[in-house]
Amino acid sequence: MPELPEVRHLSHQMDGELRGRTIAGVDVAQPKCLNVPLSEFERLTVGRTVTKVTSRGKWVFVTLEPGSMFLLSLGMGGEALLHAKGEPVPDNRQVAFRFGDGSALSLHFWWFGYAHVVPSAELSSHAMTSRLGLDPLNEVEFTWSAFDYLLEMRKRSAIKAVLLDQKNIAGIGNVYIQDILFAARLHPMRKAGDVSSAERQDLYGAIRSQLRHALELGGLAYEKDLYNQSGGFKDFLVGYREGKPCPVCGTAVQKVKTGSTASFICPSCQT
Amino acid sequence: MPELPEVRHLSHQMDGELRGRTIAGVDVAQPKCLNVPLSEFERLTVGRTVTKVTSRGKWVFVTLEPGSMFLLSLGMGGEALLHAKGEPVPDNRQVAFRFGDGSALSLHFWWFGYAHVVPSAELSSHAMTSRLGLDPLNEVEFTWSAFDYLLEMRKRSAIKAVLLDQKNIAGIGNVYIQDILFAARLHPMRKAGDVSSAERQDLYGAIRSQLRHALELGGLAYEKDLYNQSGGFKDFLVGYREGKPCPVCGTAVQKVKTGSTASFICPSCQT
DNA sequence: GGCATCAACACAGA
DNA sequence: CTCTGTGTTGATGC
Repeated sequence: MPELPEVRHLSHQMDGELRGRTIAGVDVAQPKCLNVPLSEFERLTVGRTVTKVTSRGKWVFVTLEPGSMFLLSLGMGGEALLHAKGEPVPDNRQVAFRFGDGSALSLHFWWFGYAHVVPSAELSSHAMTSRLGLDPLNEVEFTWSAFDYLLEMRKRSAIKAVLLDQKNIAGIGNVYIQDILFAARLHPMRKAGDVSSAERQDLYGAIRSQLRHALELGGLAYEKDLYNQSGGFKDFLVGYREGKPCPVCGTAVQKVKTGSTASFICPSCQT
Repeated sequence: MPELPEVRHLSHQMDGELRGRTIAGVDVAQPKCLNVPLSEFERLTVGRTVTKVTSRGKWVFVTLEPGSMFLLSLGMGGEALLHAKGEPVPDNRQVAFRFGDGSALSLHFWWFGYAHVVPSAELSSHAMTSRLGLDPLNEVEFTWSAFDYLLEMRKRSAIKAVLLDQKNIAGIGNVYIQDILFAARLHPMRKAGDVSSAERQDLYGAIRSQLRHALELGGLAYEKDLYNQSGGFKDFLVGYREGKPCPVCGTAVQKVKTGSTASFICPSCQT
């Protein structure tokens, strides 16, 4: 459930379901996921009521009144599931919230995730969320000129590294970036400063349309939402299609190491 | 006058000449060389007497009693000249000290140098000298085991980078390192961790013998000492001998870019 | 040929 | 498919 479309889809569902529910108790099987000792975590959550759920980048922000904010990152894969009253909470959930009405929200991290809580007044000093960059689906902040400026600021970096850095744009991960770069015909290692203005505009459009499209489909087909339903996005153009033909020119898609991440590219279209 | 042999030769001469001389005034043509405002520089130097001159790495340490330390780095080339009473101080000297007996010490920096002064009590907080590494000609601190440990600590770095880092060993620059690496038959880019124990021992011996030999000759032939005399070291094996035959095998010496510095190597001997 | 500072990158750990 | 330190390297300016 990692990138912006899945996270935002989840936060929308959580906002619709959880508003008004009060946390009656928490169960924590993996305290390493927390940012504070368990006793402090309980003190800041139990007895408080969800009033709003939003998201930025790969983080879910759950407002708990009075005075707390619960911050959730599902890391490289993981789920947040809603359980109706009477339904059992599955085993091996790192964290679970029990609500006063008998329902529950359980969290499962495949490899690593974060379940943090901070007093509302200290939200701005939560390092992992306070420096998140632009929201690519917010047209007011993610403007063309802001994007163009960003690429100038980081002109010596590989374009892929710029787009994946959450301090620049929040929410793009190593999945959606594959087709975004393909759509803009850009090799992941191109220096940001070498990307022409026309290419930047293609890239700007590709980021927005790719993420918006995936969000409309409810995210990736291999991720589950709040109701354990799969998303509808599965038709990658080059992402994770090693050896398959490029949809534009037919050349076999290559999987290449680019810095510390893997990239799937059409070697003839992306330069 | 950059590396350990020249700097130590100079500091020995300064120690012999300047002990007992009192600073009557300073002339500063280039305040950027100073670490403090000129008025503060004068306050900490004028009226004080030289009691000792030593060196570590590429820095000269002049003890000024009472209570100050003058720190001199000649950077990428530069001179410190002693002028007897009545002799004129040359033009374009960035800094000059006038002594009470009429003599003077003038400093010239070819590109950049530092003329710093600190109260003795604050010497340990002078960043540029406080973290200098081992003195390669001091047998008590630059032991074989200390050297071997150093290479293990930085095993992922290129051997040249390790030796040039003044925090590890203080005093080797891009001139003397050329023949040191040649003598140990090491390519500059070899990872420190890949250097065998036998090679490390060769390298350890090469560092000490190269620097000691150059010191005995009074430093490089193209540098000048306190009396404007040239040093006697000029017979490089491979350093700055691009295209000339390797003294061991006859292969033409190559000049290659190694990271951000230039290296002169025998491509057949150094691997 | 020096040194400090900053940005980018690689790697390990959680 | 995550993110954060740490350490290393490279570019820049004085």
